[in-house]
Amino acid sequence: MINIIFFGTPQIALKSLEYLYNSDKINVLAVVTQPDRPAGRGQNLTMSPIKRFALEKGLPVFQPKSIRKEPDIQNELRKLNPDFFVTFAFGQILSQEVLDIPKYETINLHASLLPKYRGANPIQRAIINGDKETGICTMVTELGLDCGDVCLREKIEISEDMNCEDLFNIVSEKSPELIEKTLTGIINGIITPEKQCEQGACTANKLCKEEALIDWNKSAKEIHNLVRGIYKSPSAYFIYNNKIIKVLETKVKQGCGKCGEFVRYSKEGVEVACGKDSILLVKVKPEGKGEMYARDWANGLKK
RNA sequence: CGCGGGAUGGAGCAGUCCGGUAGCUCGUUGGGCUCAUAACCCAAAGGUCGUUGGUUCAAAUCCAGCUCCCGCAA
Repeated sequence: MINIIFFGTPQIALKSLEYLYNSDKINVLAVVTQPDRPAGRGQNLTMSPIKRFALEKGLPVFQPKSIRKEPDIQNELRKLNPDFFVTFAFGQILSQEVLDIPKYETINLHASLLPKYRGANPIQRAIINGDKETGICTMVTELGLDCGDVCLREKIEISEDMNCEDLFNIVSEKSPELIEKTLTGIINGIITPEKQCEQGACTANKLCKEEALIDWNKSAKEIHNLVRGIYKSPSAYFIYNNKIIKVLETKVKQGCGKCGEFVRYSKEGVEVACGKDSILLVKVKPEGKGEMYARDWANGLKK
């Protein structure tokens, strides 16, 4: 039995915790997650999906504001005598004292083919950049940003029309086994972590709002990649009649015209001219409204 | 009590300020026209205007309560 403590916060990590919890090779001693935060409309204090699961199963839960600065919690974790820490989208930076707690290592799962896309938004960045493939890696956590030695990696193909939600789901599905294999592999001495080659390293920066605003001067392809890369979080958008119109689904078309101009309206949707080619808006979400077909949205605009 | 938008035939909207015949763009069904279309022409079906109560001769519209949906912010 391998004893671990699981560090994670959002939905994407939930399947992994669940899998490890149910595994007969792994024993989850406790869970560490971000503090409850006001979230959503009404600003109600909301617990992370990871905490919800842990409470359901009666696992001990720790919620440090910053694990580095809370020796009390560090001590509590030390007392549990873990073999490994497993981190997956935890959202806090660890310190050497924390990394020294587990008997073996701290293993982190990162959703990219390292050294590419170290940092905050590897999934979205891969799509926004139009990559054909990405992946997941387990690595031995070191102090630097996602620069530890890589244990195992698995490639994931990105198809033309896949959006970040699809990719999130794939990552979420594939991660649990990779983590388990990594832990057992290290224990059995099968895995020798490999240094990351610094060549080709790049970071996946956090998304800022300006990036989500569609620039019609860009090529249709680039816009299409942006739309699917940040689908629903926060969604690419443009402004029409002073309203934010989020764009949820698009297709690249061949039409032409003045950038940003609506060139065609059909059953399929609304076609807008771009810097190169044109883009067909298929599904949109106007401010204050629900998701709808672009065609329906355009219908309501007619007078 | 964080700020704000919304609920009207199957879809998207207008109408609400200033109470008095249910409107627009589509879709659906039937018919016509074209080599053809994001077409065009004719006709039809389809709505207790979110819900409850109040004001009124009369409420989608004014007043009060409730439910549900959504955006921002975090």
